[in-house]
This record gives sequence, structure tokens and C-alpha cells, in this order.
Amino acid sequence: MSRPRFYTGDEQDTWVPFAALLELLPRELDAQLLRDEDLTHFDYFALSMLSNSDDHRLQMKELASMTNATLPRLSHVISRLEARGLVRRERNASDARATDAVITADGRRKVLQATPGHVETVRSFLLDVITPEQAEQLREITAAVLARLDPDGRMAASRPR
Amino acid sequence: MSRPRFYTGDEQDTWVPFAALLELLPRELDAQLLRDEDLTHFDYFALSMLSNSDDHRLQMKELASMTNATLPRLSHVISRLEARGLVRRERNASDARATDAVITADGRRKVLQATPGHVETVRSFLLDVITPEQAEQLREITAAVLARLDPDGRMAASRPR
DNA sequence: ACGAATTGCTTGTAGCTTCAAGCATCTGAG
DNA sequence: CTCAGATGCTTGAAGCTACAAGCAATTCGT
Repeated sequence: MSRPRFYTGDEQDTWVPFAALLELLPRELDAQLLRDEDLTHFDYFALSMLSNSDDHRLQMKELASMTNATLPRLSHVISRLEARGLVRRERNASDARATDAVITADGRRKVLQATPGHVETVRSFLLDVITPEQAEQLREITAAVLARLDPDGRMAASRPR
Repeated sequence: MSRPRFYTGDEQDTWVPFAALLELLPRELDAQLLRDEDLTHFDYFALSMLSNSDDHRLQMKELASMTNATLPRLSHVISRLEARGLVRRERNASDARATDAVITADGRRKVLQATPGHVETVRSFLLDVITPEQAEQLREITAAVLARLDPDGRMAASRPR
């Protein structure tokens, strides 16, 4: 007995609206940050990770993992942020192949300035519209899906506070 | 008493992994469909909606709503699909400003051929890794968030079975 | 029935992501 | 020690999305 080749009604009721969320939520996040700070959500997240890290620096490869990005994507993003003076590149001390991305003082100021508006946006579109019980449910669902998407846990940012 | 300007620990635990999911899941869906059928997930979804609609046609504006797309985006996508013979444009009968997108026989074949692999992918990354209870929870969470993202319910595809 | 405003769509441009290819450095088998 | 393969990153080209502007058809006020 194999399953149907098409969605069952339940599956469709779960997936179709969730796919809409997948489309719409990232759009809102990017829109707010681009409008207010001229940063994509990815830019912001990468700068955040750098800002929270020891010595304000991370090797490209580490940062790529923490931000769930491919290395070419990150490289382009860092180039653009570098051109704006928010980040600079330095050759890694212990491996000459490796590059560290280092956030500048301007970059840190930018993160501090951008954070409250972004947090408000995430709250208003997600965190504030679900109950604490639902938040707990969402954490568990997310964990299950991430375990499948990223079995080795290489991606999926660690959680600096 | 206003709330903190930065995330609380709970908020971060909810949001950061979920943001990772938002990044990774769409990537997998696109990757499978591009690899196997040379379609983006958006292409597939638009073709699907056309295939399921009466007379295999929808006005651009309607289709844009159902696929959560802006009109310029849809217009470009339809142009590309048209160049591949999967869709054609026709002037709407009752309003000469409007354009209908009409799926061709080739387009319908393409959807039929693409569906089983895509459904399997959605199952393997989402539907099969959560329990039925979690699926129900996810439906409710999704509904709450969509009510905020799209208060008028203009987007967020209706559900043809 | 006339013109202003609105609606529906398309097009052009800029910007971001991806993929493939390439370069430099490091590692490890022999 | 040597060199073949692996690793870390960058770059260039191609493709997709978003925004702004523009055109054509329709609607509405008067």
C-alpha cells in the first residue's frame, strides 16, 4: 500500500497555507529592514552574528553556517557590506586560505540602530500573534523539520544571547 | 512598562530556528523541482493553480492573488512559461484591460509529471516529520500568522482539491 | 458624454542568489 | 619531501524578484 501520488485533503490544508506564509513573511521582514535601514534580512542577520561574536569576527565558513548561506552568497554579501564600511575582511591568522569577516564600529552602530525596529516587526508578524503554548509547539515543529533539513546541525545558527 | 527592545531568550529560541527553516525549506523545494523538472516552486504552483481552475484559465490578477505574487513578478513568470509553450495569454472576454493566463496541454502534462516528485519532497521535509497533532497545531499557527500577513485574505490561495 | 482618476497589466532597471569555474593554501599518502 | 587531492574562498555569468514608470482600457463624477 503506497500513499497517493497527490496531496490528501489534510496535507493540502496544512501545506498550502504554510507555503503562503513561507512566501509572505520573509517579504515583510526584508521590506521593513530595506525601507528603514537599507539592509536585507540576511545582511542584518549576518551583521548580528558578527556583532555578538568574540572579538567581532568570524571566519567566512563559520558565518556561512550560522546564517544558513552558501559561501558564494556570503562572499558577495560581505563584499557589499565592506564597500559600505560595515565590515572588513582580514586574513585568518592560523590558516592562510581562510578569511575572517570583522564587523567595524560603524557596523556595530548599524546593528544597534536596526535591531529595535526589526524585533518589533518579528513580534508584530509572528511572536505576538501566537500564544505562548503555540510558541512552544512551533519550537518543537521547527526542531523536527530542521533535523531533516540539516541533519548534522551544521547550519541553523547557534544561539548567542 | 514597555517590552525590551531586543529579543527575550524565549523569543530568540522561537525565532532564530524558525528563521533558519524559512531560509532552508524553500531552497530544498526549488532545488528538487529545478533539478527534476526545470521549474521553480513558484512556476509549479502557478501552473498547478491554472491546471485546477475552470477552463484551465485565470485572470492574471486572480492568479497573482492565489500565488501570493506581485503582478510584475507574475507577468515575468508567465512570459517565461509562455516562451516554453506551457501557458499562453489571452485577452479577457469581459474586460479588455485584463489578461487571462491559459495553461496549454503541454503545461498540464508538465504539472502531472512534476507533481508526484514534488509531493514526495514536501512530505519528506515537512509533512512526514511532524505528527498529526503537530500538523493540526501548525495549521492553527499558520492561520494566525496569515491573518496578520494578509488581513483581507486576498492572498493565501483558496484550496482547490 | 466628457475628462480625471482608477484599474490591469507590462516593461526596464537594479539588485540579489545561484551555479560553475578558478586560484591559492593546506594535508596526507608514499 | 613531494605532489595529488582536498579545502576555503572569490569571481563571473545567468536567472529571478522588486520597484518604478508607463500604457491602455474602464469607471465615475458632473
